[in-house]
Amino acid sequence: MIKISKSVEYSILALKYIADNEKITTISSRKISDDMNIPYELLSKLLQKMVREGIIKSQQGKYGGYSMLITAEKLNLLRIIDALDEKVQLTNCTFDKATTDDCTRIDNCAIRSPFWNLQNKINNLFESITLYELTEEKK
Amino acid sequence: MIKISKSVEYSILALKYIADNEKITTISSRKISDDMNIPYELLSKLLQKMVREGIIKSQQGKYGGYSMLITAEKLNLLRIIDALDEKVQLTNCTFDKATTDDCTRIDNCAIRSPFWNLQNKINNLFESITLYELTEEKK
DNA sequence: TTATATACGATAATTTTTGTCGTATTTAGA
DNA sequence: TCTAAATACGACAAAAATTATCGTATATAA
Repeated sequence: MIKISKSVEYSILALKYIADNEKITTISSRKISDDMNIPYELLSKLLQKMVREGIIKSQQGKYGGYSMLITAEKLNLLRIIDALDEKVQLTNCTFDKATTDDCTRIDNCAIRSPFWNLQNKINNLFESITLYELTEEKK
Repeated sequence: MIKISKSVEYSILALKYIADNEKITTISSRKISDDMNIPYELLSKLLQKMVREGIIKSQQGKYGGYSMLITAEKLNLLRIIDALDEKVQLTNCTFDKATTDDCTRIDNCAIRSPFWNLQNKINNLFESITLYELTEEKK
C-alpha cells in the first residue's frame, strides 16, 4: 500500500484549520484536536515541528495558540512532508549516498536509477500542490 | 516515508530477471533468489501471485520454472502492484465506498477529494511506466 | 497566582511489512 | 516406478514503522 502517514494527514487538516480561522481567533491545538478529532499530544508535536520549520508561529500562555507564517497559496505539500522529517523515498537505495549497507545489490542494480527518476516525478508532483489546492470548501 | 514495498521491489527484480533470461533457460525461483539475494519463500509467493494474474506462467516439476506471458514493454507498474493486491491509497478514505468506519471526518472532509485527485495522478504515473522502462542495462 | 497554553523526551501500543516453516503437489528423467 | 527438483499455499513468527500516550517543564495573560 502506497500511502501518506497520519502525521501528514493530520498536519494538513490542522494547517488548513489554522489558515481558515486565524483571523477570527488564535487557534490552540486543543481546539483543533477537539474539532477535527485528532489525538491531542500527537497533534501538538506535529505543530511544534511546523513551528521549527517556520511554517507557523506559536504563542505560549493563556489565549495563546498558532498562526500561519506562510499563506496556504504558497505552502506546498513537499514542504509539509519535509517539516515532519518524512520524505518520498521509494526504495532503500534511492538517495544520494546509499552504500551496500542499504542494499546488497546496489553496485550492480538495474532498477535504482529508474526508481530514482520516478521518485523525482512524485516529488515534483508534491511540490506543485499547495495547501490551498489540497483542501476544498466544505459544502 | 512514502515508499514502495519490498514485495513490489522484489517482483520487479524477478520479472526483469525472467524477461532477460527466459530465452536461454527456464527460470526457477531458487535461481532468482540466489542471484538477486531475495528471500526464497517470499519470492515464491510473489511469483505465484504473478502467475494467478496472468503476468507469467509456471511449469511445475523438475526443470520447471517461470516464463513471461506479457512482454516487458507492455507490462506496467500499476499492473504489478495490482497483482500483489497492493494499491496506491493515500489516505484511509480515498476509495469508492468509504464510510465513517474508515474515518470519522468523512461526511464533512476538506481534504478527501484533493487527495483522491493526487492519488489518481500517481496511479496514472505508475500506469505509464513499463517494466522495460523500470530497468536499465547493467554496466 | 492561577488557568491555559506550548515544548518535548521517553515509552507504549498497534499496525504493517517482511520473513519463515511445514506440507502438498507436479513432473522429468534415470 | 522412484527420486530429485520444482511450484503451490496456508499458517505463523519476527521485525520495523507508525501511531498514540504519559509525564514534566516552561510561558503568559488576566
